Amino acid sequence: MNTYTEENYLKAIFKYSNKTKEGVSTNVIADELDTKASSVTDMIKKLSDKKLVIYKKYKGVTLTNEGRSIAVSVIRKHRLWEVFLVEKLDFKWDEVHDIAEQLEHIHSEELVKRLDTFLDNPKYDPHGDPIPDEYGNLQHHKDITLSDLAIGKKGVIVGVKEHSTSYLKYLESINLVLGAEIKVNNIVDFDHSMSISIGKNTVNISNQASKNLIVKKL
Amino acid sequence: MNTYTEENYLKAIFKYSNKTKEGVSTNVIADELDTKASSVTDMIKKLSDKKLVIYKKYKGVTLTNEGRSIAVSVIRKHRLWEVFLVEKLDFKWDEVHDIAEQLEHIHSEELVKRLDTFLDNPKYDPHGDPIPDEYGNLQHHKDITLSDLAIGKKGVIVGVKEHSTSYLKYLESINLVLGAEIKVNNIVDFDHSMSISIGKNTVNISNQASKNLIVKKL
DNA sequence: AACTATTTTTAGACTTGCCTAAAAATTAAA
DNA sequence: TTTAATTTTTAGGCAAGTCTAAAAATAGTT
Repeated sequence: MNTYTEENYLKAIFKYSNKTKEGVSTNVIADELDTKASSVTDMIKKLSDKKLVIYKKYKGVTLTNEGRSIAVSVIRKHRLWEVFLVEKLDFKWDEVHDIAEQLEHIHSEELVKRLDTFLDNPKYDPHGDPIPDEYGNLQHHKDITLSDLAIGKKGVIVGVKEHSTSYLKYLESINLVLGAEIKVNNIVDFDHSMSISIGKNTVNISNQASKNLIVKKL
Repeated sequence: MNTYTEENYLKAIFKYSNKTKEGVSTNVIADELDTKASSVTDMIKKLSDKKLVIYKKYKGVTLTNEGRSIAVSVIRKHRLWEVFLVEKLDFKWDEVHDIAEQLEHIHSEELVKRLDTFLDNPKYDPHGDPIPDEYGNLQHHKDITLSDLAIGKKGVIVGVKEHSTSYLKYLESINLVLGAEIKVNNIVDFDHSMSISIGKNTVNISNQASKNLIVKKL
């Protein structure tokens, strides 16, 4: 059984593990977890002793299969609980993160299995992030963002890459929610801001905003 | 914000706080929490500093209003989550304790409020224990147990005083579940074991079993 | 290739919650 | 009411997870 803290470290390492074999640096982890690099070094040694990560001094850290498996299971729980909070308890998509951050550490395989069933085996969480299946398989979105669409092209919003409350509230206020169909009317050369149509409405959004919206081309 | 551990101490103190003003002894708390009296003394000092308990050396400990309020809110969460697990996720009444023990420490007032609504404001948990309302009001069962019923009397099972898996499984196996109507056929003078009717069936149960069943007289 | 800047690790220390062993206070008994 | 038994507290220590400051390693620059 791993502690709350260990699970958060594994999740952070997973988040910054890219396909290339490069280890995740202690500074990156420290930044993600709001702690200090020296604390990260300590914890990594402990995780290494437990064979959850592979660690070579000054070379960063990578997850073992077991470490990855734990990280993914925590992510699975986080996302399932988010679905529960939004679908069953009527929370808004910008309100669920902190609560799910706690719920993801509840230990009970049976609970997760039953929750998944209760929620009808959802494939995506309220932000469009894919929910790993019970075997730890996790498929990623193709990474096309609204900012990649050319003038005249249409798409559907399928996810967000940034989860801050202010961003999510903003998106909701202009009806840029999951499933919304949009069309790119114009792109300003200077700052890459866009004019887009959402249903009958037209809005202008910055590049920063469009870069963080994952779309499927239509 | 209080830690997981602090909340468990408050819950334990609440459990053994009786109406009389006597403080709860450190040994009783140590026993309840599976720890040592010396550890309890340490924690009690900390809770006392935080004004959650009143502590006089060698005289035991009592909850302040605030300490009681936190204890009751943890109990409220525990019991609401038990209802969720049984009613929504189809867990058996003997399977929910350990999971609720974790869920009770999730911090979010809004979550509790919405969970309560989602569950239709239940008044009792799956073991018949009353659920405190959101203001911390908690009414106890009148403490009549099956062992108090005389020969020929009828009653309804409304709760259990012992939550062990083996006891709960046993009760279920003989259909002694919440809401079951029973009648006392006979009581053996020697060991106070009882013959009782449940629907069309007749079973014999020990005094130890009947002492832990809370009934309402019919 | 040598110096500088940056990153990472080590060393030592703090807090929380726990322990054991011993001392002190309380309670019970003769 | 003095002694004996029990309960409770104190003292000192340990592991987890964190910190700061300093040392070591790596990376970048000229």
